Amino acid sequence: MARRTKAEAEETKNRILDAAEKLFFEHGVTQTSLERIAEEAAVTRGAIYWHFADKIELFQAMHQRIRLPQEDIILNASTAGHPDPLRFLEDVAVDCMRTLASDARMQRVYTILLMRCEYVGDMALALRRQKEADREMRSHIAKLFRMAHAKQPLAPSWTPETAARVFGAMMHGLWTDWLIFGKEFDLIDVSICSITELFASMKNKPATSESSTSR
Amino acid sequence: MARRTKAEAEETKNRILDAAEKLFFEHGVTQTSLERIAEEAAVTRGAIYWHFADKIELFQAMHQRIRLPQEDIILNASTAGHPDPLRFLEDVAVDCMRTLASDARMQRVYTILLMRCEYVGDMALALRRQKEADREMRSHIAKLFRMAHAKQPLAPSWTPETAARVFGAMMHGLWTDWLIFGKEFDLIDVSICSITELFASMKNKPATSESSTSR
DNA sequence: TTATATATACATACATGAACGTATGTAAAG
DNA sequence: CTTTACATACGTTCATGTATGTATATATAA
Repeated sequence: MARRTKAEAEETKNRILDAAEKLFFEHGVTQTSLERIAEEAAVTRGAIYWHFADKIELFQAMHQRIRLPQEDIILNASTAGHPDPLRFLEDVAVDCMRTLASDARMQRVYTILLMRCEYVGDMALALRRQKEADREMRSHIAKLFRMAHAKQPLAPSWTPETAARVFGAMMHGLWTDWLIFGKEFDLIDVSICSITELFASMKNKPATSESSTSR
Repeated sequence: MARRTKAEAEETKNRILDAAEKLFFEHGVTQTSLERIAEEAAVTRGAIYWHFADKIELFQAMHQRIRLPQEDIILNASTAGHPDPLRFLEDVAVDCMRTLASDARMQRVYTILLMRCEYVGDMALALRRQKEADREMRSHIAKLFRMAHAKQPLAPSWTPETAARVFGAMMHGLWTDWLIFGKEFDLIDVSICSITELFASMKNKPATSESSTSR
């Protein structure tokens, strides 16, 4: 066929990414041949090999198309500071869940990351990058918890680091359970409930004058 | 070679399962050929095809070798009843984490389930069975929360079903984060903290004014 | 502005090898 | 003597990577 203009080339690249996303989701990464992706995108393997070195680069590119806007918001707050960090984190967490629950592409890609690929060999690099990103996020969140702790100490059982860890685990658990179990519960409702309660338990209880602390 | 005695045959079967577990963990399920498993187990593919129909049956068998003793304990308590269901669940949850944190085989197999296989095609059946088991567990746990609720109402934001859902998500999140992030935090400590706080938030707060009977 | 050269954006063709399932062989256990 | 518990051998499929072909968009020079 004929050579395409730059804009057309970018379009076929996106078609390839769309096709990969669809087929990875349906049949898994290893079970999807580049031939089938090419077919779905109405091109040949030649086109794929032109735009991507191999299947792993294609996978990475597909992964990098998604990004939560809340990541930047958190990063910004952690560097610039925030008057009420706990309130802020609580709101952002719910925002996150709302975004995820309404973005079909994110749901597809995270389902692929969660249940449709093997993190091994070169694919392990994808996991590594994901872990690094998570780690950095958690460090920013921990910083926000430390800021909150400085203004008003957290409840005695919590340290800022543990709080960040548990917060992350809870978010991750809710999100992945929602995907794994086929969205059989209301992610927003359950998230709001658990996030609210988690943050409430982190805030120092206003001592009822002197009354005995149970236990 | 010569035919083996029944005991010897059972032993080679276990060697095959051990080899599969090791190689699935190291290289992923699809990236591990039956040839390599046979080599690792010091047999030929013939032996594998004798004991298992195909790779998926081998995978299933590997999966079924592990089982949390706490599952039976919960099932038993949900049918027989328990005087203090919340206390019971809290203790069992910590027990679960202790078991998982000390059992290398469980860690390996769950790592495979989490990061080394694609739940697609026939493999999707494995996920389906896993989901069913989880669902049943959650129904038993929800029953225990209902029992607790009947004795002493949960805090207003909680319903027994939501409690069971969040409890499961938190456990799942902690456990998988611990595996994904290479055991970089103390699973027991963090679990005890988060579980304790979660159950505390579920218990009805003693009203400050007319002080309800706190037990 | 037009003509030419070159790089681009693919399609096509080829070589390779690995993994699977099955069919068949076989020696000892039961 | 029959079945078990494997080993061996065979055929087939299919995905990958690379090499090569090609028409055109685009940059460049005149």
